[in-house]
Amino acid sequence: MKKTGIGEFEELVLLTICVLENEAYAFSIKQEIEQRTGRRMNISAVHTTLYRMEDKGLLTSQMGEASSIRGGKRKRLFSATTFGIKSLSEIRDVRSTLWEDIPAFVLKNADL
Amino acid sequence: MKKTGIGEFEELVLLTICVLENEAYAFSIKQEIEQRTGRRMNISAVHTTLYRMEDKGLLTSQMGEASSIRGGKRKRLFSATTFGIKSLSEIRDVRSTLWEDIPAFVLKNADL
DNA sequence: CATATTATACAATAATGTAAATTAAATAAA
DNA sequence: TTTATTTAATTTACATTATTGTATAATATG
Repeated sequence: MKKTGIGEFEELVLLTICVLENEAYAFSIKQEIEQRTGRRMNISAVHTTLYRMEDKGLLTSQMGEASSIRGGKRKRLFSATTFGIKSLSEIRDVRSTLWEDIPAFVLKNADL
Repeated sequence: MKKTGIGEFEELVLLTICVLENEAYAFSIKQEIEQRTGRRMNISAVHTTLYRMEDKGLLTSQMGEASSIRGGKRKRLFSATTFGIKSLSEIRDVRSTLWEDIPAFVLKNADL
């Protein structure tokens, strides 16, 4: 397999980038995911993932304006490419069709 | 991260097992996924994945009845555990909330 | 000069793939 | 009715690749 080549974490990162619109940079992505999932992660893990996904063509980036309140390096802002969004969408469709096709009794006793 | 520890392929396998109910064994799982995704895969890749997921507690298995039309070894039938179903459900919830929170214009021009 | 952030390089672990051996059942043949 | 043959699958052991994690250095900005 490995056609899409998008891992669990990568998928969360990409979706989060979409949610954050013009404010998607490593730190804000990290925080958003931590808040939504309750899991902690290293900022560098986010960075490596972002760069890898850029190589794969799933997202692009550009440097943001220099306008921090305190000093600091400029933010690198990320956004999903069309290819990235399509990849997200495809895997979502496959999964949701599968969910629909699960007989109800299979999910009983799992108190979802 | 890695709390859930469920890969892209693993997730498809587990969902497919749920869909196939009492007829989920390596071969039928492989075929069902191939048919739904269009991607080909090695039967052994399915097997290793199944065993690994059993170790993780995401599914269980038992040998089926000997009732093939032609000869052959008995099928090992797989089913998702409660833990497996909960894991699927959790990650689905996180993703679908993210999807809901994506501003519409971000998805424009991607012709989904 | 303090600080917020990126960037880089490497390490660890996890996921996936492949090939070959093995097993059990059904059927055919002796 | 015993033995051999074919067949549908599993099982095992290992190899490869992909994903995720960590630590440290570098850089730009107020």
